[in-house]
Amino acid sequence: MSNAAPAAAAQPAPRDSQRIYSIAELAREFAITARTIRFYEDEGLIKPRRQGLTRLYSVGDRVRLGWILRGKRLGFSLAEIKQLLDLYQVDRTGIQQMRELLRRSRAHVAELEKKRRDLDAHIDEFKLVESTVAAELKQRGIDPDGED
Amino acid sequence: MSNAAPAAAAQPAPRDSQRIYSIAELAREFAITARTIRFYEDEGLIKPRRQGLTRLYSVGDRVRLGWILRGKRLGFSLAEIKQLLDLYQVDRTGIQQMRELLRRSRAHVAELEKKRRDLDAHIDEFKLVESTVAAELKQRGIDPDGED
DNA sequence: CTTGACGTTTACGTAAACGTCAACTATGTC
DNA sequence: GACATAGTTGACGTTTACGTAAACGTCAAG
Repeated sequence: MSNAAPAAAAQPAPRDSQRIYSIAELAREFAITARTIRFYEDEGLIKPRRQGLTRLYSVGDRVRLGWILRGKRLGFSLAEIKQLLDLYQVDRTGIQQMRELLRRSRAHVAELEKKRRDLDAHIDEFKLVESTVAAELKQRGIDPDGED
Repeated sequence: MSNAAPAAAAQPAPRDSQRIYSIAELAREFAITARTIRFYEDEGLIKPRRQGLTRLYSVGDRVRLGWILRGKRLGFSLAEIKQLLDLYQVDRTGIQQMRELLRRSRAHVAELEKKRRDLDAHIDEFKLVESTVAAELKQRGIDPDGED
Protein backbone atom coordinates (compact mmCIF):
# COMPACT_ATOMS: atom_id res chain seq x y z
CA MET A 1 0.00 0.00 0.00
CA SER A 2 2.90 2.36 -0.58
CA ASN A 3 0.80 4.18 -3.13
CA ALA A 4 1.47 7.83 -3.83
CA ALA A 5 -2.10 8.88 -3.16
CA PRO A 6 -4.15 8.63 -6.38
CA ALA A 7 -6.67 11.17 -7.62
CA ALA A 8 -9.43 10.07 -5.29
CA ALA A 9 -7.39 10.23 -2.13
CA ALA A 10 -5.62 13.39 -3.27
CA GLN A 11 -8.86 15.29 -3.04
CA PRO A 12 -8.61 17.46 0.09
CA ALA A 13 -12.23 18.48 -0.41
CA PRO A 14 -12.08 21.91 -2.11
CA ARG A 15 -15.78 22.68 -2.41
CA ASP A 16 -17.43 19.45 -1.46
CA SER A 17 -20.91 20.25 -2.61
CA GLN A 18 -19.66 20.88 -6.13
CA ARG A 19 -17.94 17.55 -6.47
CA ILE A 20 -18.53 15.38 -9.45
CA TYR A 21 -18.20 11.63 -9.46
CA SER A 22 -17.54 9.24 -12.29
CA ILE A 23 -19.54 6.07 -12.52
CA ALA A 24 -16.50 3.99 -11.60
CA GLU A 25 -15.87 6.13 -8.53
CA LEU A 26 -19.37 5.60 -7.21
CA ALA A 27 -19.21 1.93 -8.08
CA ARG A 28 -16.05 1.53 -6.01
CA GLU A 29 -17.35 3.58 -3.14
CA PHE A 30 -20.58 1.64 -2.83
CA ALA A 31 -19.07 -1.70 -3.78
CA ILE A 32 -21.39 -2.26 -6.72
CA THR A 33 -20.71 -2.44 -10.45
CA ALA A 34 -21.13 0.31 -13.00
CA ARG A 35 -23.65 -1.95 -14.68
CA THR A 36 -25.81 -1.77 -11.59
CA ILE A 37 -25.73 2.02 -11.58
CA ARG A 38 -26.66 2.17 -15.24
CA PHE A 39 -29.41 -0.30 -14.58
CA TYR A 40 -30.82 1.93 -11.87
CA GLU A 41 -30.81 4.74 -14.38
CA ASP A 42 -32.69 2.61 -16.89
CA GLU A 43 -35.25 1.98 -14.19
CA GLY A 44 -35.58 5.70 -13.58
CA LEU A 45 -34.02 5.77 -10.12
CA ILE A 46 -31.24 8.24 -10.93
CA LYS A 47 -30.69 10.76 -13.68
CA PRO A 48 -27.09 11.95 -13.76
CA ARG A 49 -26.00 14.86 -15.90
CA ARG A 50 -24.33 14.01 -19.16
CA GLN A 51 -21.31 15.42 -20.87
CA GLY A 52 -21.79 13.94 -24.27
CA LEU A 53 -22.49 10.36 -23.44
CA THR A 54 -20.49 10.20 -20.25
CA ARG A 55 -22.43 10.30 -17.03
CA LEU A 56 -21.52 12.84 -14.40
CA TYR A 57 -22.80 12.28 -10.89
CA SER A 58 -23.40 15.12 -8.46
CA VAL A 59 -23.27 14.97 -4.69
CA GLY A 60 -27.04 14.73 -4.76
CA ASP A 61 -26.87 11.76 -7.11
CA ARG A 62 -24.44 10.11 -4.75
CA VAL A 63 -26.74 10.60 -1.77
CA ARG A 64 -29.61 9.29 -3.83
CA LEU A 65 -27.65 6.21 -4.74
CA GLY A 66 -26.80 5.60 -1.11
CA TRP A 67 -30.46 5.91 -0.29
CA ILE A 68 -31.39 3.39 -2.94
CA LEU A 69 -28.89 0.87 -1.64
CA ARG A 70 -30.06 1.29 1.90
CA GLY A 71 -33.58 0.63 0.71
CA LYS A 72 -32.34 -2.52 -0.94
CA ARG A 73 -30.64 -3.68 2.22
CA LEU A 74 -33.96 -3.26 3.99
CA GLY A 75 -35.55 -5.60 1.50
CA PHE A 76 -37.44 -3.21 -0.74
CA SER A 77 -37.69 -3.83 -4.46
CA LEU A 78 -36.42 -1.27 -6.91
CA ALA A 79 -40.00 -0.48 -7.85
CA GLU A 80 -40.85 0.29 -4.24
CA ILE A 81 -37.73 2.36 -3.82
CA LYS A 82 -38.64 4.35 -6.88
CA GLN A 83 -42.03 5.12 -5.41
CA LEU A 84 -40.47 6.21 -2.16
CA LEU A 85 -37.99 8.44 -3.91
CA ASP A 86 -40.81 9.94 -5.91
CA LEU A 87 -42.55 10.73 -2.65
CA TYR A 88 -39.82 13.22 -1.89
CA GLN A 89 -40.10 14.97 -5.19
CA VAL A 90 -43.82 15.21 -5.33
CA ASP A 91 -45.32 18.62 -5.77
CA ARG A 92 -45.71 20.03 -2.27
CA THR A 93 -47.73 23.08 -3.13
CA GLY A 94 -51.21 21.68 -3.55
CA ILE A 95 -53.22 20.77 -0.48
CA GLN A 96 -54.42 17.49 -1.86
CA GLN A 97 -50.86 16.60 -2.81
CA MET A 98 -49.64 17.34 0.68
CA ARG A 99 -52.38 15.33 2.27
CA GLU A 100 -51.59 12.46 -0.03
CA LEU A 101 -47.91 12.74 0.81
CA LEU A 102 -48.77 12.69 4.48
CA ARG A 103 -50.96 9.65 4.07
CA ARG A 104 -48.36 7.71 2.16
CA SER A 105 -45.60 8.71 4.48
CA ARG A 106 -47.59 7.54 7.47
CA ALA A 107 -48.42 4.28 5.77
CA HIS A 108 -44.80 3.73 4.98
CA VAL A 109 -43.71 4.48 8.51
CA ALA A 110 -46.25 2.00 9.78
CA GLU A 111 -44.85 -0.60 7.45
CA LEU A 112 -41.32 0.17 8.55
CA GLU A 113 -42.25 -0.09 12.18
CA LYS A 114 -43.77 -3.49 11.59
CA LYS A 115 -40.54 -4.46 9.95
CA ARG A 116 -38.68 -3.23 12.98
CA ARG A 117 -40.76 -5.42 15.27
CA ASP A 118 -39.89 -8.38 13.06
CA LEU A 119 -36.28 -7.41 13.21
CA ASP A 120 -36.25 -6.99 16.98
CA ALA A 121 -37.86 -10.37 17.43
CA HIS A 122 -35.23 -11.85 15.17
CA ILE A 123 -32.42 -10.19 17.08
CA ASP A 124 -33.79 -11.30 20.42
CA GLU A 125 -33.92 -14.87 19.28
CA PHE A 126 -30.34 -14.94 18.18
CA LYS A 127 -29.17 -13.15 21.26
CA LEU A 128 -30.87 -15.83 23.25
CA VAL A 129 -29.00 -18.48 21.32
CA GLU A 130 -25.84 -16.54 21.93
CA SER A 131 -26.22 -16.27 25.66
CA THR A 132 -27.43 -19.82 26.02
CA VAL A 133 -24.45 -21.23 24.20
CA ALA A 134 -22.01 -18.92 25.94
CA ALA A 135 -23.41 -19.93 29.33
CA GLU A 136 -23.20 -23.60 28.47
CA LEU A 137 -19.58 -23.27 27.45
CA LYS A 138 -18.69 -21.33 30.57
CA GLN A 139 -20.36 -23.90 32.74
CA ARG A 140 -18.08 -26.45 31.22
CA GLY A 141 -15.21 -24.21 32.10
CA ILE A 142 -14.43 -23.43 28.48
CA ASP A 143 -13.49 -20.05 27.16
CA PRO A 144 -16.21 -19.27 24.58
CA ASP A 145 -13.77 -17.28 22.51
CA GLY A 146 -10.92 -19.75 22.63
CA GLU A 147 -8.95 -19.93 19.40
CA ASP A 148 -8.26 -23.63 19.52
CA MET B 1 -69.76 -24.74 4.59
CA SER B 2 -72.45 -27.07 5.91
CA ASN B 3 -69.79 -29.71 6.13
CA ALA B 4 -69.99 -32.35 8.77
CA ALA B 5 -66.63 -31.46 10.22
CA PRO B 6 -63.89 -33.40 8.41
CA ALA B 7 -60.99 -35.02 10.17
CA ALA B 8 -58.96 -31.83 10.57
CA ALA B 9 -61.69 -29.62 11.97
CA ALA B 10 -63.05 -32.46 14.03
CA GLN B 11 -60.31 -31.76 16.55
CA PRO B 12 -61.63 -28.93 18.73
CA ALA B 13 -58.07 -28.41 19.85
CA PRO B 14 -57.68 -31.20 22.37
CA ARG B 15 -53.92 -31.00 22.66
CA ASP B 16 -52.86 -28.06 20.58
CA SER B 17 -49.30 -29.20 20.24
CA GLN B 18 -50.57 -32.26 18.43
CA ARG B 19 -52.40 -30.32 15.75
CA ILE B 20 -51.88 -31.16 12.14
CA TYR B 21 -52.25 -28.72 9.28
CA SER B 22 -52.96 -29.31 5.64
CA ILE B 23 -51.00 -27.43 3.05
CA ALA B 24 -54.05 -25.38 2.10
CA GLU B 25 -54.62 -24.43 5.73
CA LEU B 26 -51.13 -23.10 6.15
CA ALA B 27 -51.33 -21.36 2.80
CA ARG B 28 -54.46 -19.51 3.86
CA GLU B 29 -53.12 -18.68 7.26
CA PHE B 30 -49.90 -17.19 5.95
CA ALA B 31 -51.44 -15.76 2.80
CA ILE B 32 -49.16 -17.61 0.45
CA THR B 33 -49.86 -20.35 -2.09
CA ALA B 34 -49.41 -24.06 -1.66
CA ARG B 35 -46.93 -23.87 -4.49
CA THR B 36 -44.76 -21.62 -2.36
CA ILE B 37 -44.82 -24.06 0.53
CA ARG B 38 -43.89 -26.95 -1.73
CA PHE B 39 -41.15 -24.84 -3.21
CA TYR B 40 -39.71 -24.24 0.24
CA GLU B 41 -39.73 -27.98 0.74
CA ASP B 42 -37.87 -28.50 -2.54
CA GLU B 43 -35.31 -26.03 -1.27
CA GLY B 44 -34.94 -28.00 1.94
CA LEU B 45 -36.49 -25.43 4.26
CA ILE B 46 -39.25 -27.64 5.64
CA LYS B 47 -39.82 -31.36 5.76
CA PRO B 48 -43.42 -32.21 6.66
CA ARG B 49 -44.49 -35.73 7.45
CA ARG B 50 -46.22 -37.63 4.71
CA GLN B 51 -49.25 -39.83 4.72
CA GLY B 52 -48.83 -41.50 1.39
CA LEU B 53 -48.17 -38.52 -0.81
CA THR B 54 -50.13 -35.96 1.16
CA ARG B 55 -48.12 -33.61 3.31
CA LEU B 56 -48.99 -33.26 6.98
CA TYR B 57 -47.66 -30.23 8.82
CA SER B 58 -47.03 -30.24 12.53
CA VAL B 59 -47.10 -27.26 14.87
CA GLY B 60 -43.34 -27.17 14.60
CA ASP B 61 -43.55 -27.02 10.83
CA ARG B 62 -45.99 -24.15 11.14
CA VAL B 63 -43.67 -22.21 13.43
CA ARG B 64 -40.82 -22.90 11.06
CA LEU B 65 -42.81 -21.60 8.14
CA GLY B 66 -43.63 -18.43 10.02
CA TRP B 67 -39.98 -18.01 10.78
CA ILE B 68 -39.09 -18.38 7.12
CA LEU B 69 -41.60 -15.76 6.08
CA ARG B 70 -40.37 -13.32 8.68
CA GLY B 71 -36.88 -13.81 7.37
CA LYS B 72 -38.15 -13.02 3.92
CA ARG B 73 -39.84 -9.85 5.10
CA LEU B 74 -36.53 -8.80 6.55
CA GLY B 75 -34.95 -9.17 3.14
CA PHE B 76 -33.06 -12.41 3.51
CA SER B 77 -32.83 -14.85 0.63
CA LEU B 78 -34.09 -18.38 1.01
CA ALA B 79 -30.50 -19.61 0.96
CA GLU B 80 -29.63 -17.36 3.89
CA ILE B 81 -32.75 -18.38 5.75
CA LYS B 82 -31.84 -22.01 5.28
CA GLN B 83 -28.44 -21.40 6.78
CA LEU B 84 -29.97 -19.63 9.75
CA LEU B 85 -32.46 -22.41 10.31
CA ASP B 86 -29.64 -24.91 10.14
CA LEU B 87 -27.89 -22.94 12.86
CA TYR B 88 -30.60 -23.98 15.26
CA GLN B 89 -30.32 -27.64 14.46
CA VAL B 90 -26.62 -27.90 14.51
CA ASP B 91 -25.08 -30.44 16.82
CA ARG B 92 -24.65 -28.67 20.13
CA THR B 93 -22.64 -31.29 21.89
CA GLY B 94 -19.16 -30.72 20.53
CA ILE B 95 -17.14 -27.81 21.82
CA GLN B 96 -15.97 -26.73 18.41
CA GLN B 97 -19.54 -26.87 17.15
CA MET B 98 -20.72 -24.69 20.00
CA ARG B 99 -17.98 -22.19 19.44
CA GLU B 100 -18.82 -22.09 15.77
CA LEU B 101 -22.48 -21.62 16.57
CA LEU B 102 -21.60 -18.80 18.89
CA ARG B 103 -19.44 -17.13 16.28
CA ARG B 104 -22.07 -17.33 13.58
CA SER B 105 -24.79 -16.22 15.88
CA ARG B 106 -22.80 -13.18 16.93
CA ALA B 107 -22.00 -12.35 13.33
CA HIS B 108 -25.64 -12.58 12.41
CA VAL B 109 -26.71 -10.41 15.30
CA ALA B 110 -24.17 -7.82 14.22
CA GLU B 111 -25.61 -7.90 10.73
CA LEU B 112 -29.11 -7.58 12.07
CA GLU B 113 -28.15 -4.65 14.21
CA LYS B 114 -26.67 -2.89 11.24
CA LYS B 115 -29.90 -3.49 9.45
CA ARG B 116 -31.67 -2.02 12.41
CA ARG B 117 -29.65 1.15 12.19
CA ASP B 118 -30.53 1.39 8.51
CA LEU B 119 -34.13 0.91 9.38
CA ASP B 120 -34.12 3.50 12.14
CA ALA B 121 -32.53 6.03 9.84
CA HIS B 122 -35.17 5.29 7.25
CA ILE B 123 -37.96 5.68 9.75
CA ASP B 124 -36.58 8.93 11.08
CA GLU B 125 -36.45 10.38 7.61
CA PHE B 126 -40.03 9.60 6.88
CA LYS B 127 -41.17 10.79 10.26
CA LEU B 128 -39.45 14.05 9.49
CA VAL B 129 -41.34 14.31 6.23
CA GLU B 130 -44.49 13.53 8.13
CA SER B 131 -44.08 16.19 10.75
CA THR B 132 -42.86 18.77 8.26
CA VAL B 133 -45.85 18.30 6.02
CA ALA B 134 -48.26 18.15 8.93
CA ALA B 135 -46.84 21.38 10.34
CA GLU B 136 -47.06 23.09 7.00
CA LEU B 137 -50.68 22.13 6.62
CA LYS B 138 -51.53 23.27 10.11
CA GLN B 139 -49.85 26.58 9.55
CA ARG B 140 -52.15 27.10 6.62
CA GLY B 141 -55.02 26.32 8.92
CA ILE B 142 -55.82 23.07 7.18
CA ASP B 143 -56.76 19.87 8.90
CA PRO B 144 -54.06 17.39 7.83
CA ASP B 145 -56.51 14.53 8.01
CA GLY B 146 -59.36 16.23 6.23
CA GLU B 147 -61.40 13.92 4.07
CA ASP B 148 -62.07 16.38 1.29
C1' DC C 1 0.57 5.94 -32.82
C1' DT C 2 -0.39 2.15 -30.15
C1' DT C 3 -1.70 0.87 -25.60
C1' DG C 4 -4.59 1.04 -21.64
C1' DA C 5 -8.02 2.78 -18.77
C1' DC C 6 -12.36 4.33 -18.76
C1' DG C 7 -16.56 5.33 -20.90
C1' DT C 8 -20.70 4.06 -23.99
C1' DT C 9 -24.86 1.12 -26.17
C1' DT C 10 -27.12 -3.17 -27.47
C1' DA C 11 -28.38 -7.52 -26.46
C1' DC C 12 -28.55 -11.93 -24.74
C1' DG C 13 -27.87 -14.82 -20.32
C1' DT C 14 -28.95 -16.10 -15.57
C1' DA C 15 -30.28 -17.01 -10.66
C1' DA C 16 -33.98 -16.56 -7.41
C1' DA C 17 -38.63 -17.14 -6.26
C1' DC C 18 -42.24 -18.30 -7.33
C1' DG C 19 -46.92 -18.63 -10.95
C1' DT C 20 -49.43 -21.41 -13.97
C1' DC C 21 -50.91 -25.07 -16.33
C1' DA C 22 -51.52 -30.20 -17.27
C1' DA C 23 -52.33 -34.66 -15.93
C1' DC C 24 -52.96 -37.72 -12.31
C1' DT C 25 -54.55 -39.69 -7.55
C1' DA C 26 -57.30 -40.27 -3.42
C1' DT C 27 -61.45 -39.59 -0.91
C1' DG C 28 -65.81 -38.62 0.20
C1' DT C 29 -70.73 -37.28 -1.70
C1' DC C 30 -74.88 -37.44 -4.44
C1' DG D 1 -70.74 -44.66 -11.07
C1' DA D 2 -70.27 -39.74 -11.71
C1' DC D 3 -68.55 -35.75 -9.65
C1' DA D 4 -66.54 -32.44 -6.65
C1' DT D 5 -62.71 -31.43 -3.64
C1' DA D 6 -58.09 -31.49 -2.20
C1' DG D 7 -53.87 -33.31 -2.84
C1' DT D 8 -49.74 -34.69 -5.90
C1' DT D 9 -45.73 -34.29 -9.48
C1' DG D 10 -43.58 -32.42 -13.48
C1' DA D 11 -42.59 -28.83 -16.58
C1' DC D 12 -42.56 -24.59 -18.63
C1' DG D 13 -43.37 -19.37 -17.97
C1' DT D 14 -42.43 -14.89 -15.60
C1' DT D 15 -40.46 -11.11 -13.02
C1' DT D 16 -36.59 -8.91 -10.79
C1' DA D 17 -32.01 -7.52 -10.71
C1' DC D 18 -28.50 -7.59 -12.46
C1' DG D 19 -23.97 -10.32 -15.23
C1' DT D 20 -21.48 -10.76 -19.33
C1' DA D 21 -19.84 -10.15 -23.79
C1' DA D 22 -19.45 -7.62 -28.17
C1' DA D 23 -18.25 -3.63 -30.46
C1' DC D 24 -17.15 0.84 -30.32
C1' DG D 25 -15.60 6.10 -28.81
C1' DT D 26 -12.14 9.16 -26.05
C1' DC D 27 -8.26 10.68 -24.06
C1' DA D 28 -3.60 10.75 -21.66
C1' DA D 29 0.86 8.43 -21.41
C1' DG D 30 4.72 6.24 -23.36
